[in-house]
Amino acid sequence: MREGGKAAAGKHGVEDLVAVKLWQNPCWLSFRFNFLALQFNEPIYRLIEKEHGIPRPEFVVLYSLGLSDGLTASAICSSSGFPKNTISRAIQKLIDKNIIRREVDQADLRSFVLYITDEGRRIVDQAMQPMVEREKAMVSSLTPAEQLMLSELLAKVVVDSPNWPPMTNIEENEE
Amino acid sequence: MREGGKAAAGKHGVEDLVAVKLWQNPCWLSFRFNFLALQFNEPIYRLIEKEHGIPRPEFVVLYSLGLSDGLTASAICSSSGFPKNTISRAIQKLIDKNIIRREVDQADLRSFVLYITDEGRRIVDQAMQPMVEREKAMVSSLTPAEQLMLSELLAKVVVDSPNWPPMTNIEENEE
DNA sequence: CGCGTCAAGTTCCATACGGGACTAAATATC
DNA sequence: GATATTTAGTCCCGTATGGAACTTGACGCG
Repeated sequence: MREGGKAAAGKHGVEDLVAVKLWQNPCWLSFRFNFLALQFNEPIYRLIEKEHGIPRPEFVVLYSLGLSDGLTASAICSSSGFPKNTISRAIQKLIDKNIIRREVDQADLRSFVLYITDEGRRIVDQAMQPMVEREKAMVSSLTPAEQLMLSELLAKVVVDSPNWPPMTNIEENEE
Repeated sequence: MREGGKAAAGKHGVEDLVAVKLWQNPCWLSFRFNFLALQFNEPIYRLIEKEHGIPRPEFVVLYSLGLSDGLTASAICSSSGFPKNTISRAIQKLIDKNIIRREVDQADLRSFVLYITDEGRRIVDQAMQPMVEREKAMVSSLTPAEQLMLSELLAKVVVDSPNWPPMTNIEENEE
């Protein structure tokens, strides 16, 4: 299992330790996607910050609204994994910059519904391009069929995520 | 492509916004593994910190040495993506705690070679168990064949990583 | 062999981050 | 319908983090 894909190695310049972490690692899976997530995120968020002055947490909010306008802060939290105070701050900043807009939810007076502004829309659309390009580059070594396969397998895993055991308190039965 | 795996949805409790990010997202790939990396890391590192008092950067060092003893700090940096000052600090702490040991590299007096101590070995071995378990749980919705497939596809992508375009300075041609 | 450039690690410092306490509204309980 | 519990979001504050400058040793070059 953890040997998967070793045949594909060969001449490539992948670092020694990376090779070890790929093929002599009990946690074959987590290394793989941690590594890939990093390779994607680091340059992309650096670029977005530089081009648009929007740091990562803010962009996460903006991106989420770009995909689905009219969200609430907590929805963004749970889909992104950022803690709620970080998201809250990000929202404030984005409002100040006129990139998003906020209305109280009449159905639930505690919460706010967030909307992207025209300016915000312009920014996401523009920032999206390098992201898409980088994704394409990252999977360019796979055939279209393989890309589809990968997409499906990962989606299947994500969809199953509500069923993982919680793994809080493995040792917690001390009253 | 980004529709990949949609058929597998169905009843499951995956959140609305997660579903959107899976299937109506130009960046299908990066969301998938960012999400999965998060689902793995967050609880695992929380647990390790709690059980062994070792925060994430320190554990990254320890884990790396567990896989391949006698590494240098910079090797750990580039395979893990953490900046060198963070790794440096982590190394210091681990030395203080007698979890790793350090010797000057006689071939290059600037650098140090790091070794895991018996205590350190004990800790990684123990901390590894929940990690492996969680990985197993995460892919339990896939058949063994699918797991292997996933492993291979991801490895293929990682191996190709030295060939991604650098994507520094897309806009940088201003002298 | 003396000089400039580069690489390995460390130190300094400003700040972004996230845990935890808090407010207010919704919802459940009896 | 009063009280308790949960949920949305904000605030406070200590600390881990990572950029940048720095130190020391390697290395290329005339």
